[in-house]
Amino acid sequence: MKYPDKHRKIIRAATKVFAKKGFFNARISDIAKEAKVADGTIYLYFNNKFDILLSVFEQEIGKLIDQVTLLLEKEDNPNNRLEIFITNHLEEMKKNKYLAEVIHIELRQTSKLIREYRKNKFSEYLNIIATIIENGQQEGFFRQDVKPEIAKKILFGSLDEVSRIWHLGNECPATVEEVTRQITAIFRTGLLAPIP
Amino acid sequence: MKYPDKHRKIIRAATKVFAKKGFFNARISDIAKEAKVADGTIYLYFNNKFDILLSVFEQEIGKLIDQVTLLLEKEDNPNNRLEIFITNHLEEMKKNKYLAEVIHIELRQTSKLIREYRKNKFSEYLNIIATIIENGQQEGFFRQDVKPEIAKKILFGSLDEVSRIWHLGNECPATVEEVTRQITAIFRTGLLAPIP
Amino acid sequence: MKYPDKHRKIIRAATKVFAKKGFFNARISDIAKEAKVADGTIYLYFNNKFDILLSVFEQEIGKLIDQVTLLLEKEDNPNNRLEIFITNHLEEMKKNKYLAEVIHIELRQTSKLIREYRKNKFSEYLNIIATIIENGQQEGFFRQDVKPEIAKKILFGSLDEVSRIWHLGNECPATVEEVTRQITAIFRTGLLAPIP
Amino acid sequence: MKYPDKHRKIIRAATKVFAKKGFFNARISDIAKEAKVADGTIYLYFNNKFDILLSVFEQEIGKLIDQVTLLLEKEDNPNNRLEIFITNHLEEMKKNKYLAEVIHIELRQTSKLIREYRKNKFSEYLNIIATIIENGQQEGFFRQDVKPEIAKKILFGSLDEVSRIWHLGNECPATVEEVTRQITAIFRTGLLAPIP
DNA sequence: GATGAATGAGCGTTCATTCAT
DNA sequence: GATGAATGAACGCTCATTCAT
Repeated sequence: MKYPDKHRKIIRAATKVFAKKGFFNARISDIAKEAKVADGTIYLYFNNKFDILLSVFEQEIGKLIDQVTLLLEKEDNPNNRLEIFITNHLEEMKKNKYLAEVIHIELRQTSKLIREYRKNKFSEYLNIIATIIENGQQEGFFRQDVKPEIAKKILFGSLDEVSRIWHLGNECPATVEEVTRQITAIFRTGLLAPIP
Repeated sequence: MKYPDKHRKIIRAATKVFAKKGFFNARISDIAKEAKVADGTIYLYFNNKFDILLSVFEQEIGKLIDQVTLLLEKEDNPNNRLEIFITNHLEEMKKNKYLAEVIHIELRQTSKLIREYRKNKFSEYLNIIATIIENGQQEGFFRQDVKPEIAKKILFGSLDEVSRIWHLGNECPATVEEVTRQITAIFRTGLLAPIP
Repeated sequence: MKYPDKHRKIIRAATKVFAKKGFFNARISDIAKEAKVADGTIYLYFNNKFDILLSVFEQEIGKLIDQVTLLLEKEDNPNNRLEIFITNHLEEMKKNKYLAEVIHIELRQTSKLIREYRKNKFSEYLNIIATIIENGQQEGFFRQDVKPEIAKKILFGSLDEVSRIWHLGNECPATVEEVTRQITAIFRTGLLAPIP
Repeated sequence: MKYPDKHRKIIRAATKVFAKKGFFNARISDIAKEAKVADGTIYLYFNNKFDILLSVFEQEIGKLIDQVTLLLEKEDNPNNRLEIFITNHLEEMKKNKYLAEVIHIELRQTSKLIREYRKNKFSEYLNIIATIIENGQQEGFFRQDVKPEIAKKILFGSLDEVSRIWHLGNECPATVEEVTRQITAIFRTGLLAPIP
């Protein structure tokens, strides 16, 4: 792997192609063309097609982790931290159409394979949510009866499902702020109407 | 198409095979073998492979709809109705391993195709959530600032992600009750600790 | 084969379908539908698909033989007999679009199989030409150096190729008379201009 | 498509296989094996099976055109030109068994498709005959009442039918010279016995 | 005899992967 | 390292034929 530059180019191309066509419908030659590289070159940098998918995730989720970690460093309040996570995720999904699609579709498609990998980037990303909640509980902000291990999935599932809004074309053109507000509201104070 | 029985057999087999292998890795011959039917027979009942997938969904989601609709008929309180929906979904997912997998994986995998179908069973299923929330709002149980169209996705996303728990083998063996409690709690009253 | 009526119906349907689609592109179910008969019924009257084709030929060529034989009975002059053969063939081809197509396309398509059958109807048909020529030679009308065995093919080839004119749609709309005149002229007196 | 050599190899193999089995009975894998090439390789040079057939024609008929054109250049006399065309066609058919079969069988088999192509090589080949006749008429050698457009078909039909002689195995072993003499005689001076 | 649902062998085509240049 | 032509296993789908009713 002499040229990390080429590795990056392929990852970028693959992200785009996977997003557009889905993993199974994407052809290696599509990725090669997009990356302006020969088909065979891809195999100098990746073992096989699935390996590319894996790398795309690690890479892209890695970026998400770095980004949100940076943002969270400056904030102590668990409530705010939760909102930061939510906002950042949704903003990134809206901004990076390709990444969003890849997470939406591919994460599920090959979930059995990907998710069974212990200690992968995706788990790491989810664990940021768990940590926020744990801290919030320790500091007395969040209810003690919520299990961070379950709650992290509940929140991620919501975010992932909801971020489709921007990629199915004809749906309601909700803003990131609007969706963030909704999801933050529900997770923070729930659906119940305030007692008057 | 004289024998609806055979149609059912194929659907059932397909559900199982899709769940086990995913849509793209599933072979028509796998489904045929599972259904104890010749490959060609499948094409007497379905137009093509994708048509099978579509039918599996319509069928299985249809069952979910019928079931939860029946349960909801007896209950008026929006709070309880929400809990019923959540419990039923999770229970079914835990019970019907194949259905759960098919929804998890396949719904996403081919989401672009499936979800763009207007007025499909899946939308119908989601709209049950929206209706519960709307009614709850009208009756003053739920906050007015929540948008049912967004909230239905938030909830479904949570349910779907969380119901993986039972199908990835090595995860924590949470009970349906436990998970229902968590998700109901969060959606009903949010994460915030009660003011003492 | 209790009902020769059904046998005929199938032959007729097959002629039509083979003409429209060609032997290999024709499906048994097409023929069955055209004959208003169940697929399986066809196998009560024919051994297999190829057997149907064979029967169509024998039948249709048989009709041609009977017809032209009848016409030739009334005429002794070899010149006129030749013209009768030519005219009759071309007229039939123009009239019976399906038969023409079947002879054009199918005779060739499966020629190896069909033509190797000794003593078949097709040979019989060609031999009518040979006989006309032989008689003409015996009676001193036709040149002695022409070999009837070769000449019969030369004439049939001409007739067959030329009768496409009416079935390719956009070609010159020559009349049967015109084409008969041309072909008769060439075969009778050749291309050479008369010495002035 | 770096290697035109491979393109040629496949064409040659296809000619052979089509000749032996007919278009519909020929398998891509047969052609591949004959060409000593992988199945998939064929699709690097051709779009599909039918495209191979088309290419075989264009190629082979093209060769015929070039060859006979060259021969005709040296000759002005329409009578001789006609004989040259006839002889050349028959000689080539006798020499190139595969080409002959492909023209015999395949040209007809898929005639609807192939012949509807305007301005194809086959038309070009037929038009050489028409031109010979037209010139002959202008120079006063050939009768004026013959229509070149029809006559070209009459002659080609004869040639094509007659050239079967060498490929059905058990027929009379006529020489090219013999057949050429017969066909030339008939077309030049007709069947009529010379007036004594 | 008639039916048509069922069968399953068979084929055109695709595409991840390899390897000679 | 880079290339891209070549490979060939794999699969969705068709359709002639069979056979239980």
